Amino acid sequence: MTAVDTNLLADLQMRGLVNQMTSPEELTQHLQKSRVLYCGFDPTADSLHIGSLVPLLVLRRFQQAGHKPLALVGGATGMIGDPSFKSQERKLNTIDIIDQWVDRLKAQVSAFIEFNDQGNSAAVVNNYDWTKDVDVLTFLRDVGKHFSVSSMIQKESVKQRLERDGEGISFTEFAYMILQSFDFSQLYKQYNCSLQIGGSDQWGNITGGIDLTRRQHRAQVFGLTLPLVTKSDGTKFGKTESGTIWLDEKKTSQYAFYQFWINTADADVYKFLRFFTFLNEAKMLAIEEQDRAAQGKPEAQSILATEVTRLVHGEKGLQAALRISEALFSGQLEQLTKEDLQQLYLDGMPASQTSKKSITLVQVLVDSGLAKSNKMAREFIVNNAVSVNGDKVSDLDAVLTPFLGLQGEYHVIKRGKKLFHLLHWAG
RNA sequence: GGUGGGGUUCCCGAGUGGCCAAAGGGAUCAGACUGUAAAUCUGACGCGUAAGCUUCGGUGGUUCGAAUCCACCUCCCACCA
Repeated sequence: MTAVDTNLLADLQMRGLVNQMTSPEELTQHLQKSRVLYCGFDPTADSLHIGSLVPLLVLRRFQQAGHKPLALVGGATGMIGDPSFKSQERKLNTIDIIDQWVDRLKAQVSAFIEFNDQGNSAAVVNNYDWTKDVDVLTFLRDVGKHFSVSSMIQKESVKQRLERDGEGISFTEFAYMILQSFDFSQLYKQYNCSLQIGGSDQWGNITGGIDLTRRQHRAQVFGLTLPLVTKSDGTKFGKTESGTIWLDEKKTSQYAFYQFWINTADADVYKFLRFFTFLNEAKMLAIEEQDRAAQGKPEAQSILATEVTRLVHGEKGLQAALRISEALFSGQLEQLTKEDLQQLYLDGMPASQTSKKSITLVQVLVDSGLAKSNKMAREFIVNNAVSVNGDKVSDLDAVLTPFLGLQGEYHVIKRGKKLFHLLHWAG
C-alpha cells in the first residue's frame, strides 16, 4: 500500500487552494488512507488552457500524497455544455469535433499525473463510455428520479441565469448537472472513487453527485472545490492581448507561456507561487522576504515562470523559453551569433521568412502580426514604438534589406516593450 | 401557435431620417515614468498616406439621403396557449 501523506489537506489550505469542502472533519479522516479521487475536464476546445492548471496540479498533489487520481474527460458532458455561472446558452459542437478534442485532452491531462504499477497509478476515463448506452427512459427513471427540480433551480450556478433578463436556459444545459452527478455515482461504483475536486463553479454539480451517490449506493462521498484564480486588478486570469494562454505549445509557445508568468503582477505573484508550484512553504516565504528586502526587482516572477514552464513544458521547453527571453530582453542583440539566431527560430520565437530582397518596415509589421493594419503600423512607428535590431526607427518609409540584418540574414523587430518578431531572409 | 420586447463597431451600452464611422464606460494598444511591475498622465482604438471607402442580424424596398422608416427572413428573450 502506498504511504499516505496525511498533511495534504493542511498543505492545500496553506496554499489557499481550498475553497469549499463537504464535511471537513470526516474528509480529513477519510484522507488518512489512500483514496480514489477525480476531476473532470470538458472538451470545450482543442486544448486545455491555464485555467485548468490548478485542478490538474491538485490532482498531482493528491497523487504525490498517495492517492489515486482519475482524470475524467467529458466526452459526454462536453456534448451538452455546462451552464454553471455561464451567462449565455452555448452553441453545441459537432460530435466529430468533440471526439478530436477528447483525444487531445486525454494526452494533455496524462502529462500531469503518473501512470505506474503502484496502487495509486492514475487513470484517464471518459464519461462517454458509461453514458452513451443509457437510454432516455432508464436515465429518467433511475437517475432523474433522484433529482428535485426545485432544488436544482436553487443552485447558485444556474440561479442568476434563470433570473437574468434577456437570457434563458435550455433543458439540455439544465440537465448537465444530472449527467455530471451520474459520473460521480458511476466512478464510485467502478473505482470506489470517493472524492471529486473541481473549480469553485463546480460546487453545485459536485454536491449533486454526492447526493446521487448516496441515494443510489448509500455511500458517503466527498467534494472539494478550488478557488477561482483571480488577479488583483480585477481582469480575467489567463488572457493576454494575444488571447488565451493554452497548455498546448502549438497554440501558445513555450516562450509565450514563460512570458505570461514573468508578467505576473507583484500583487499576485506570491499567491500564484502557492497555486502553481510545488515549492514548500518555507521556500516561498523566503522568496517573499528576500524580495521585500531587495526593494528592487523581485525574483518571484522569474521563479514562478521557471517552475510552471518546467511543469508544463518540461526542462527542454523551459530552456528554449529562457534562451529567447534572455536574448531579447538583455538588449545585446548584436552579440547573437548565427547559431543563436537559428536556435531562437527553432525554439519557437515568433518568426517569419521572406525571399524578397527588400521590404518596407510598415509591411513587415503588418505581415508579422505586430500591427493589425498599415495604419496601426504607421502609428506605432510615429509613436516611437518600433525598433529594429535594437535601434528605434521613426522613419515611416524605412526599408529593410538583408545586408542591414544581423549576420546578414535576420532582423529582430520589436514593437512596444514586449513583442518581438524574427524576420529571416531566406533568399 | 399567439402577443410583446430585442439583435449597434472586442464587451456593455447610447443613438428613432441628414450635424453618425456612430455618445459614454470597460477592455486593449502605444508613449512618458519604471522592474518586461503597479499607479498616474498623454495619445490611439473600422479600412485607407489621402480623396474616400465599407459598417449598426440578413435580404429587398421607400427616400436626394437610413443604424434609424417599410416588407420579408433569421436568431434571442418574456408572457400567454
